[in-house]
Amino acid sequence: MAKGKSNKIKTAASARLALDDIDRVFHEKARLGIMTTIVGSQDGMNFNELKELCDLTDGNLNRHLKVLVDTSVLSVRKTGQGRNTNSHYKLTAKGRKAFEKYLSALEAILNAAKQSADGPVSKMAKRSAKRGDDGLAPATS
Amino acid sequence: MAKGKSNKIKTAASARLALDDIDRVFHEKARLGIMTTIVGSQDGMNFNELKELCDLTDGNLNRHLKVLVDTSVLSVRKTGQGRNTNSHYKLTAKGRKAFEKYLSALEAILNAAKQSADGPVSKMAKRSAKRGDDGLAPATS
DNA sequence: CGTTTTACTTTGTAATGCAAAGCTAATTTG
DNA sequence: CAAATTAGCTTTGCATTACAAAGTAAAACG
Repeated sequence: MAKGKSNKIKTAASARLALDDIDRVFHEKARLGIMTTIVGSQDGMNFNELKELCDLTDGNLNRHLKVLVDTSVLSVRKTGQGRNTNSHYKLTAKGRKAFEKYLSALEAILNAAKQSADGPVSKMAKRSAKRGDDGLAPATS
Repeated sequence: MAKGKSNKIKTAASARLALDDIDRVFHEKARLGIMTTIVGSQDGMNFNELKELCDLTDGNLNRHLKVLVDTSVLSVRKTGQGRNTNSHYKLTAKGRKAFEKYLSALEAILNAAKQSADGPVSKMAKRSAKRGDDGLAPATS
């Protein structure tokens, strides 16, 4: 009891859904946009690229990037000074891993929700045979 | 031009991602859990069922349900008094529709993120020809 | 030399999440 | 039958967060 990082007690909710793995660091509109943008560039991106691609104001982007850097999801390298400052952000290995875990959790919830949403009795003609995509199948159309 | 509900200006972010359709009402851990739970029951659920299934405290659940009721996502019918109070929550048609839209947006983002996450060069086999983005390269030490 | 531009940072405010404490009325207990 | 307890929510207060307006710094321009 002295060193575990968190006692994973299975609750009703976490048993049914993957909510425990929904990391708040990622589960925020702006940061989800930042992550989805930056996850595809292995060389990272600088402040202005992100600002335009994510359509965020300077202050807002700065704050979200700070959260991501403070949680070691992104690393930053600043060069130049004043007007020539260039802040270059890059996904860390840890960050990539954590984000992938988040995406998996999201996918699991999405599948659960979609299945419930049109699965039960909502229309008629219940699908007689369900596909075996209950837990972690990659959906993808 | 005088009555549109919102001028949908396509931004860089909304063009690439479906972030505009990520409704904050749903994009919250607890409420996502509530919605995923209740969307499958066409007869609705009462306070205590939700409380147990979603593993939320009374106050917390109450607040989130209020948000969902105030935005007409859920309807509520209260019966009994005092200790016999029973609050029964049910998804509205509007709520179901909105939630499905949210799920679609989520799915789109998820697919975009997954594709970027393991699509590019994540492991090895770097693409030998870099794109011409040098003009902004991070100066390298 | 001073105004503008670029590239961020800091600050102030409003919104949100959370759980502890509170409220109300039906039961149970002495 | 009065007091204590229980059940089912609501309200309150605090801490965190999101957001954008304003601020800072240095280079470029006129």
